[in-house]
Amino acid sequence: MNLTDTSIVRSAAIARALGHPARIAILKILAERETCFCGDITELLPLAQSTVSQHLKALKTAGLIQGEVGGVRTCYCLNPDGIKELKSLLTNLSTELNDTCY
Amino acid sequence: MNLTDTSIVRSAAIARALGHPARIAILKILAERETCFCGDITELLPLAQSTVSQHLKALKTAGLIQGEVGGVRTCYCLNPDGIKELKSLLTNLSTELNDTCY
DNA sequence: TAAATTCATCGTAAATTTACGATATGTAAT
DNA sequence: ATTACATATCGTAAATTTACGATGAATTTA
Repeated sequence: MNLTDTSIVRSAAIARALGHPARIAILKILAERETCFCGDITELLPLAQSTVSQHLKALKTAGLIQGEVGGVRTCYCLNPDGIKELKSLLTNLSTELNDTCY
Repeated sequence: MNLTDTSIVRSAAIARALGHPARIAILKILAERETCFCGDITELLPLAQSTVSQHLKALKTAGLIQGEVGGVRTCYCLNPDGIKELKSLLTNLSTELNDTCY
């Protein structure tokens, strides 16, 4: 099996982006809130601002969120395309993983 | 938000287990095959036996697969409970992530 | 008993992740 | 212009991940 296969690599990248409690929390926060400044998120998490910024970068790199600079602040929100990809990926994987174990 | 929340931590752990191409490949292999010895998997992947064993351990620790020793070999298969958890946790997450971005 | 087989674990090196404080950057307000 | 503010990035240390070869443990086979 080819481990550089696009769909496998992409799936792993998305899964890895979800692979930290802080990043899952950030996604949930962004899903609940309309306003989504970096500072808002930092207030809600027990992490330093720089650490939150790092996690935001990871989520952005994975294509799961967007960040739009507006004045002094940056407004973050979910990236619809990325979330769609996440969903289809998970459902595809889910259907592939039929239990063959007895 | 509490980053030690059980469901968040568990979701992250499952996602992290999926967060490497080799481990996704292994899950796919296990889903396709009935026989699932470690050696079979090693033959299908461009990785050393010890590396495959490590990935198997990670998947087992995450509760996504089972390993049953039978003689000299160990037969691996998906863990139905873990796969169910994967599906419910990650699909729950999916449905939570409604796009609020315009 | 001895040799071969299968898999797990050890030891280890390189790379990556995670966290923080400090600092740089860019915008808004004074 | 200066100050204040929000965020990104830098520098860094500790921990973790990933990969491999070598070795150990356990079970067959000869």
